[in-house]
Amino acid sequence: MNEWSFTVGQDIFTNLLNELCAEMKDTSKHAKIIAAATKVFAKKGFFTARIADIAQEAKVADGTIYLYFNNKYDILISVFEEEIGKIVEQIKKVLATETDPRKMLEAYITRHLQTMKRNRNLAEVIQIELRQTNKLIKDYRNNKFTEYTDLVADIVQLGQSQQIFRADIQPDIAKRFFFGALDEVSRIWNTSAEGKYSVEEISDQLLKIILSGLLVQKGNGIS
Amino acid sequence: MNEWSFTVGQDIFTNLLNELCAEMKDTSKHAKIIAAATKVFAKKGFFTARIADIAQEAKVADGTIYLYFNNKYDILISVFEEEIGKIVEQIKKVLATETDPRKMLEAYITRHLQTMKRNRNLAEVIQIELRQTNKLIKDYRNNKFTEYTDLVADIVQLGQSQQIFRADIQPDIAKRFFFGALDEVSRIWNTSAEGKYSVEEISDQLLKIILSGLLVQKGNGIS
Amino acid sequence: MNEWSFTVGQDIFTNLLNELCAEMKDTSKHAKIIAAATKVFAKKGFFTARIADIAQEAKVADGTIYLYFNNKYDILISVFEEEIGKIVEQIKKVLATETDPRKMLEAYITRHLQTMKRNRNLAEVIQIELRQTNKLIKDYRNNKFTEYTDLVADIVQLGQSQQIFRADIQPDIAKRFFFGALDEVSRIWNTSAEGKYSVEEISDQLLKIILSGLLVQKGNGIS
Amino acid sequence: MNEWSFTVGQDIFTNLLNELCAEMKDTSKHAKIIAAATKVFAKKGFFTARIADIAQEAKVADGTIYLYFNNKYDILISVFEEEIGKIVEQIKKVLATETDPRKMLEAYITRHLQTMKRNRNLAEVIQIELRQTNKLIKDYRNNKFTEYTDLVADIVQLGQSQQIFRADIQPDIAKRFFFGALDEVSRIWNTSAEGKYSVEEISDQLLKIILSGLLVQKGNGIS
DNA sequence: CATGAATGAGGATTCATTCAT
DNA sequence: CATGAATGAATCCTCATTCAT
Repeated sequence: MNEWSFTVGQDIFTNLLNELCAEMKDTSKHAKIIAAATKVFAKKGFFTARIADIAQEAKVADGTIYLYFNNKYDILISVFEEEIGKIVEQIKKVLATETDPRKMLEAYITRHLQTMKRNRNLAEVIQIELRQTNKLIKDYRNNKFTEYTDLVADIVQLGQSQQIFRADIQPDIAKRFFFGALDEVSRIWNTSAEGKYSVEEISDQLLKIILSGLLVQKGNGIS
Repeated sequence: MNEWSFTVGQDIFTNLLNELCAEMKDTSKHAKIIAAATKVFAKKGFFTARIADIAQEAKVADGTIYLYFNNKYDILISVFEEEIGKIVEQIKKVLATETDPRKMLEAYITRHLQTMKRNRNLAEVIQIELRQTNKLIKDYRNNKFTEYTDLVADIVQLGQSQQIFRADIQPDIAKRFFFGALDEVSRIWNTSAEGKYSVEEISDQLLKIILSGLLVQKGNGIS
Repeated sequence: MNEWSFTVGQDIFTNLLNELCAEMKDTSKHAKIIAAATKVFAKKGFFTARIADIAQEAKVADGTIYLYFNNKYDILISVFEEEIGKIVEQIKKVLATETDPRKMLEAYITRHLQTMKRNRNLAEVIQIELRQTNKLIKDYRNNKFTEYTDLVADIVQLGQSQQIFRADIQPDIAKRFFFGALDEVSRIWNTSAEGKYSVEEISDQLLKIILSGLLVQKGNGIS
Repeated sequence: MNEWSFTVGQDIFTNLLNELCAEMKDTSKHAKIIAAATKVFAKKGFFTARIADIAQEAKVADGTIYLYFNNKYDILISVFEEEIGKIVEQIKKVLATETDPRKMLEAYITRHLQTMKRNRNLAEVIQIELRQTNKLIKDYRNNKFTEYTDLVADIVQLGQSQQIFRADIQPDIAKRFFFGALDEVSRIWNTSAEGKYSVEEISDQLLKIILSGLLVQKGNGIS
């Protein structure tokens, strides 16, 4: 009996341990693959990246990847969802501490640029693959990403309701305008001009244009 | 004699006609393939597009494509160079008639949006493939395209030298900002919001933001 | 009437002229293509040679080749038949003037080596393509070539009947032995050793081995 | 305990067995492909052979071939190098036991003929593809093969230094002569005359010619 | 007869995915 | 769970051949 119960106890313990280990293993494997995929997708693009490349980068066997992801597209989607998910959470937290829409825009810009400067691989993936993906995976609604860009529309609307932002701009268009600009500018760190600009500098310039426009003297505008 | 000379005349005429037709055929083959490729790339993306798709769309045999292009990448590059080349020429002409940098920006925006609304396939290809391509074809410098985006930097610099645009914006960054915004906004016609917006409306909104910014009252800005 | 008959006369004359020209054209085109094919096959081998290569070499349009030959194999066969045919005729003539089988072998060797040294392209084609061909064109019996190698068997048999050549050698095997040796030795002019050897020198050495063998002292042989 | 240790023993045994099997599988995959390729190349020739043919013959998927070889040419080269490598080793061993150059030639001939009669596929590949290949793969120096034919030059030189072979024959030419003859004669088993000749018979005849020549009475020769 | 643009069948090669170990 | 050898579907590209001019 003792032995039996001991044995069982041992088994339970072992099982728990195994599960923990497994989970830890899992988690780290999953994370390692996501990280590797981000890097490889950034470098080679989704289509030219091979599963074998990702496996090698993750120091994992090719087959192992299919224990964590259904297929190649699934990896791409996961990269988006998980990595962008993190950014969305972070920005949401920051925005929660602000009430001034001007400050919120500033926070959004700064945080985005910081993230993209720090994680250039992700920046590349977002910029390059994002649009392509929609074509491939028709049934994939890039929820996290939509959520992310929609934050801008929200800020604009907030600013308009507070009569700080002009009412004659449609939040929908402003959102696209704003994100497109931000996205393209972020790429500056992936070019030869790499070291030339600081986040603050660029953030400052974007804000200037966004808020006050290019004109020297106000009231001179075409519109 | 008259009849004889007439006969010869007819022959000459026929020959000319044939040559013209032949030339048109040739020209149209190349053009047809470019058009087909643009359409197919737009719909399926460069990588998922098959040569057979393009051939079918162009109503041409697979092998025929290789009489006009070296390989699949060459088709893509040709689409860029030729189609963007046309836009660059058009915009350059328009810009030549303007001196006011504000009007020039307006012309640039309007012309770009018009083109993209009219040729949505090209819009997709530019937006989706442009960046991806650079990774693949390292030795391909997208000259026409660089030329196109550099026009904005020129306009900004012009405006600054005329003290119409603020001097504290770097043309380099403005260029990216401006093109990124324009590019992303153009995609609006490829979404479900398709019929909702007119070129004028969007053009107007972009100009407002670019020139005067989002703020209601000038002088309230952060910067 | 005069004019009419004159016209007809002119037509007849023109027709004749045209036919002559056509025939000359024909002949020269055919010959040009054979020559070009020999050159191209020699350089690139049958399979890697393209019809377009031959056409270019012959300064003729691709399609023109199909006015003179049924297909690619047909060109190869024609090269054999026509070029080897010439050699066979030449050697037969020479052999007709000899009665001593030793002299006949000498003549055969010398003539073969001379031809191959002069027309290295043909040499390559014979050596490289000959065997390959049999596999491809099952119904093609390389008649001229068989005729050519059979000449050796005939000479050996003649020598044996005259009791000049040993009777314990089978002409069949001697034929293969002899031609294989000759063929392989001919390739010496297509290697880097090109200028090193004269026809006479090699011819002399082959004869020595064939007739008297490698042994210094007769009677010492294994057999 | 005994049982337990026995079980472990069994496991170890099983593992070893599995590993052996696995290794055999691996080894046999490579070997199977080489064998299949040899057979297919022999039957259809290098160019008309399709990878799918080889794969089918080897009972392997098309793609599997590329796990063991870089491309089609690589298969051909491997066939040469590995199969000829074996022959070279065998002949070298045999030659090491001989000092008499006459016996050495005999050994060389017999061994070559034996091999070619046994492995007719290899014989075909050597004979048919060998020369063709050089044109294709310029940077491939058929080392094993050169080594193989050079053995003859060595033997001839040895015989000359021992004053058994005539000094007025250049080893270089003798080598070509000898190999060409041997090679062509080997083909006799790939023709309709297949069953007619034994290795010994042919070997005997070749030796006779090589050593003593065709002439009945010594001293009657032309040279 | 001559041309060469057009054809389209054919094949080498890649790589996402599976599955026996 | 992890592995990585094996698979075979999928596709770009070549080139012999045709045929309208």
